[in-house]
Order: sequence, then C-alpha cells, then structure tokens
Amino acid sequence: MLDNADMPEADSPLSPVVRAVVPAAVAPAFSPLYQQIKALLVQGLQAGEWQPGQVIPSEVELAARWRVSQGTVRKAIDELATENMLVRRQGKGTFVATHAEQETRYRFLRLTADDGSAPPLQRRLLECRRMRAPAEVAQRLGLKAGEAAVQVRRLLLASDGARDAARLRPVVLDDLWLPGTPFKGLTAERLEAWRGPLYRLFEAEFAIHMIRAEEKLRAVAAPAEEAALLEVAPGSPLLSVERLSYTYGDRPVELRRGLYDTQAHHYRNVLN
Amino acid sequence: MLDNADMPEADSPLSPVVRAVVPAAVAPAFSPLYQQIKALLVQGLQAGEWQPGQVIPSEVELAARWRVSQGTVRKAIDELATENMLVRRQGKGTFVATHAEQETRYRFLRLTADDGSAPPLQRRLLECRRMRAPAEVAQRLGLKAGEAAVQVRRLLLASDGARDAARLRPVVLDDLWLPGTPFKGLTAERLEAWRGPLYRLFEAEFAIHMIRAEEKLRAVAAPAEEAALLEVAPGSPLLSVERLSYTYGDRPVELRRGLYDTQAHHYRNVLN
DNA sequence: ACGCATTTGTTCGTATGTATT
DNA sequence: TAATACATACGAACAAATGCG
Repeated sequence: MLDNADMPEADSPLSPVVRAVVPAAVAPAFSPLYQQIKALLVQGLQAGEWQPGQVIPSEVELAARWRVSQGTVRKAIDELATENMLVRRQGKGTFVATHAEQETRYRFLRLTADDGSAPPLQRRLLECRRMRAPAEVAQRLGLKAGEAAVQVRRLLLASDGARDAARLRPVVLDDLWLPGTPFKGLTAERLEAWRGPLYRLFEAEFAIHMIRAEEKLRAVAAPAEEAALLEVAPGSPLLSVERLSYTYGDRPVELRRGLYDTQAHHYRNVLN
Repeated sequence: MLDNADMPEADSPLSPVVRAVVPAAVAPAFSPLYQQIKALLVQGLQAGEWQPGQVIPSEVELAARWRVSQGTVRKAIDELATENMLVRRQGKGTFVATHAEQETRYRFLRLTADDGSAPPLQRRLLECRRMRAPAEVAQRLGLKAGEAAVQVRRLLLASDGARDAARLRPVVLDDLWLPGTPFKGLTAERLEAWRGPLYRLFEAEFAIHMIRAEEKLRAVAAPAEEAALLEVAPGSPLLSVERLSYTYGDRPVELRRGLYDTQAHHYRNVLN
C-alpha cells in the first residue's frame, strides 16, 4: 500500500481503487479511479462550474484537489477530449468545448456543397412558437404529455455561386422542438437577432451545450407545403434527417427534423 | 540524457525523441517515439506480418524489440485501438481487427430496420465482371486510365417480418468497383460460394482489409432499371450512398454506389 | 478445483520536451 | 527569460482476466 506512506492524511485503510474520491452514487462505485475523475469532470461541466470556451484548472491542480496522480487526471481528460467535450491546447490549458469555434461548426452540419465550397448558409426564420409538446415529441424528449415545448421552423439558403452570387436557393428546411422549461425566453426576436451558430446561442443564453446527436436518414418525396418552401417540385426526392441531440448526462434536449435538397449538396459521413 | 546510461549499445548521442527507431523515411523523422512505433505497427499490418483475427506480440515483447518502454508501445496501441485497427482483450492479448466479428459487422452497414430488428440481410448476386475501369472510377481508385477493374452488382433483401417471414423484399442495390490487380481471381462463383461478410472475403482471399470509408449521401429519384430491381415505382425517392473505402496506407480500394429503399429502413448515424 | 504464468488494465512517481504567455 | 501548462517517455507495482497444467 504505497500511497499511505507519502499521503499521511489520506483516507487511510482503503485500497487505491476502492478509494471513494466520489462522494456517493455519481459513479458505479467500483469503477477505475480515472473513470471517477471523468465523472467528476462531467459533473462540473453539467453544473456550469466551467463555462464553454473557458479553461478548466490545470492537471496538477485537479490532481491535488481530488488527491490522485496527474497521470490519472490526464487519462480522464484524454477520454473527454476524444469525446469532444474538452479541448487540450499545449502550453495554454484545457478548455471546455464550445460551438463558437470554427472547427465545431461542421461537426453537426454534415451537408456540403458538391463543388467543395462551403460558404456559410444564410438563415431565414419562418416560425417560433410555444406550444404543448405533441405526444411523439414529448416521448422522444422525455417530457410529460402536454408539457410546454418550443417549435422552430427555419430555412437555410445557399448563395448559388455558379451563377449569381446574390441569388439565394433554399437547401434545408428545419423543424425543431425544444423542451419549454430550459428554453424559457426563446423568442423569434432572440433568434432573429442572433448572429452565429444556433447551438452557440443555446450555450450562451440557455446554458445548454449539445455534445452528441443521433440521426436517422431516409429519402422521402417532398410534400406540397415543404416543396413550396424549398422551391422544388412536389414529390421531388429529399433527404430527411431526424436528429435527437443530447447534452451533458445524455439528456435529450432537441428533436429536429430536416429536409435537405441534395441536388447540389450532399451529406458527408466518415465510417471508422 | 538518461537513456544512454542503461542502454549502452543504443544509437548514442541522440536525444530520445530523435532516436531513429525507424530506419528511414517511413515516419516524418521528427515525430514522437510512440508515433514511430505506431507507424511500425501499421507497417507490420500492411505487410501482413500479423493476419486479421490473430494476436500481435505482447506489449513487453514489442517494447523489447524496438527498445522503447512498455508505456510507449501502449500509447501507440491505444491509438490504433481507438481507430479500430487493433482490438485489446484483457488477459488474452491484442488482436488485429477483422470484419469476421459480429461487432464489426454493422460498422460499415448503417442501414437499420425501423422497428429495430436487425436480421441479417440476404444477398443476391446480379453481376460480376472484369472490365477496364471507367474514367471516373479509375480516378477515384487511383488507377491509370484503362486499367483493369472488377464490377459487382448485387441486391440485399430483407425478410418482411411483419407479414410473411418467407417473403423477401429488396432493400439495397449495390454497385461495386474494385481494382483488378489486387482482386485478381474474384469471380461470381467465388462470391456465390462465400458465406459471411463481403469484407471478410476480401481479407481472407485477397489480403485487403478495409479500415475506413467516406460516404456521400443524397436523395434521388429511382431510374427505371434500378426501380425494377428494387421493386419500387420508377421515380420513387431512394437514398443514394456513394462510398470510397480505404485500406492500411489510406489507399482507396473500393468504390461503391448503393441505392437504399428507405420505406421500412433508415440510415443511422451518430454525431460526436 | 486450485494455483501459476501471461497479458492487458490501472495507478503512481519522476524527468524532460515543447508551446504559450 | 522565467513561469506555467500540456506532451512525451521511462520505470515500477499491483489488479483483473485468461488459459493451462
């Protein structure tokens, strides 16, 4: 029992692994130390102890705080970095990931112009209203039936570079549902005024950071209303993308249904 | 210069990082040791020193062979494991990833039945012929114009579980192009006879292991011929999936175009 | 059934390199 | 230049899973 020697005031007779760094049921109790540290870090992120874009304490500092070695903290941070929840910068520190950065911008928007150009898409807000969550939406978002939700409908438009740069063509029609409680205060005005990624607004104004999403893709025929908005013929093939986004703790906080016009764009994916 | 003390016959006056474990230009020369070790491991995989499914030497043995610490080997293997090229099994050893395992089966086939059921799809070979690679195929596969290629066309069919289990419905129409030279000897008979994943056949018979793929997805209207094969109405929306697959040295070795009927299935994706 | 050797997994400690401020 | 922070590399010890005799 090596660590009792140089750590006199440590919780004495416990073996290193069982050593309950974590107070209670936050971690599965008998998990490796670095997993417990990882859980503590996620806890801190969830609690808002460190905001997106900010530095977290240094590895040595965290090691001292939780009475583990720097290597153990390092391994916990390593995993959170590969999961894109933290970003390491040599010489500067470790930062909480944010959707403000350019890199993160295209982590969730997988649509790319066929010619490789990627000029930022224009947004046009069509609707933003509070309502009772429809049954299926409530179920997917983990809400009770009839709880408040916010629905947002918007268009993303690309400048048709090949011809007239000023000419905008609709490419994406998005329908979003958000839980009403955490997103209290989300209005059309707020959305209109915002410059920058939507998920960055959610971080900054509603303290909700998206860390992961699951998507279901299928090809569908454009219904009349949606076809009109996308300026395509009714019945045209469209790519339907249904997304469920999660925040810290794997809580689903956004349901989104996108219809993509893939005539001049495609959805890119990498299989590893 | 700590290592000269206990490693008398090592290449003496070099700092640890520059220490050329790697003979020549295989690694960028001034990369971290563990990256050089990683390159050596990939080299061994590419050369077929260890076959898919087999164990590679233990960490201590590799450390001894390349005169580095076990921790350095460990870090190299860690990265290759997260890249799915190696699989660690506690107490047993580290294995070369293979497409034979059940886990790997759905790493490249992202189509899922809407009801969650995932019975293996039936295959029906439609065509397998050798030909000169069309210009675009040659370009994508890195072949010279007019070089030999193999084209394969096949259907994947699902048993329509809800109604009649015996009734098979076509779900995927795949067109594959493979470089002719490495795939010499690939015939319709060989394909018909094979039970198991296609990529496993490539490993076993042609020593080509797929490690990564890029896909471009779009919604298209079914052309007449393809519609007939998929038993859908011409013009029906289909999900088009264009895939470029890579083997060890990031060499593209398969171009594939799939048309998916997404009426009862969807393409699932996870954004991290 | 038991114990032993092997192999990866976890944890610690230390020293040094490299980037940033 | 110095201090700070992450990155790399080494060594050691023990835990946990596996397989064999």
